[in-house]
Amino acid sequence: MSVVVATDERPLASVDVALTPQQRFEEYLQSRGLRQTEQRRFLVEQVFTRHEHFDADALIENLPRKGHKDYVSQATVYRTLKEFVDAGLLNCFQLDGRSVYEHDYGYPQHDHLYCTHCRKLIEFQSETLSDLIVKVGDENGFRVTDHRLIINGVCSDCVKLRRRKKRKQDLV
Amino acid sequence: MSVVVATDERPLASVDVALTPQQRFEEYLQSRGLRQTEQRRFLVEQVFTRHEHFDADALIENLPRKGHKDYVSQATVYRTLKEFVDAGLLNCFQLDGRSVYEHDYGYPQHDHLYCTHCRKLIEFQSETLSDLIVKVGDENGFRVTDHRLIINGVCSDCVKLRRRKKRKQDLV
DNA sequence: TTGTATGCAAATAATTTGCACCAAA
DNA sequence: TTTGGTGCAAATTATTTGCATACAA
Repeated sequence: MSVVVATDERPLASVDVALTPQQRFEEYLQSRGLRQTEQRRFLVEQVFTRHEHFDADALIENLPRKGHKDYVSQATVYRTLKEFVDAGLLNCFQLDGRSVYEHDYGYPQHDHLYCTHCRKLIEFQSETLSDLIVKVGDENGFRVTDHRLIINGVCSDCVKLRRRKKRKQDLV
Repeated sequence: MSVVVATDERPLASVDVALTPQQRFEEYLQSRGLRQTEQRRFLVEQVFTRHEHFDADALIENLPRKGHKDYVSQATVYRTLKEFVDAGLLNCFQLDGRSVYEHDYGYPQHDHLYCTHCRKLIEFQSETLSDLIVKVGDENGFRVTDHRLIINGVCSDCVKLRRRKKRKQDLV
């Protein structure tokens, strides 16, 4: 079994795609008779120049403020994020109650390990696992479209820190 | 590979436990120096006489209204649900943005299939899958505590309905 | 008696919506 | 010109919190 891991700083290898996210989104908009606007173009650009996991709030924080060039209202950000998900550009899942987004277009299928200690989110790929998940669905008459798996635990860094702390405690 | 399935109406076989949920909760409260109250006793009873998945809202709907016997305020319901989770009586996960609860104490580990069409939540057990999940965590230096897996798709009933609809469409 | 638990109402947080105005096509 | 898009502010939804009072131990 081969497992590939990645963090926000060191993402998985991307998947080859014919179109840029910008072009892909234009195509999506056209196919639905929606319009290309300054805001939409700008947001695609913003969202695809970084690679971190983010939520609406964090995105808004990093955008120009009211009164400045390229300002986009909060309402539009929320509306647009939904369209990115519809368009297959972004993936959305819930973590600690908030909606977290990540690149989907041009990015390989993967799942997450979540360190409940340092809140780090680590991506991994395991074909064995994805295959098994589809198989379980099949066996129950499900036409599986996708799945959401988060493995909770304590990452190796935090395990080490905890051990050190524990040792100190034991000495007292 | 063996997979056991269940719905809210037909739950998985329960696991043998020495104490009733009520007793188990009393033990938890004592161990933490917390108090046994009418409200807590009543809520344990309410939550463990039914077997469905539920959210805070649905629970409150089924509880006595203000002014009636055994009324419990919304705030107390929320506070108590958290304690049930802490005490290991209930499990909590996010579905469509809401917190969904299910029995944990006396109930076997399992995962969920979610029909995005009729919103039915189906439980299944697969040891192969759980083992693989822990293994993936291990291989990444994670001390796995638990995981959250929801397989999305369309259940067999809904697949049939869709086929029928599609056939009708095709005739037009 | 002492501090925890509860009810109430107000506060939050995240997200959504109504509406008047703006702008792609 | 027509219809979808945007900004603004108010509304919603789910949940949490402050505080005075009630009650378990």
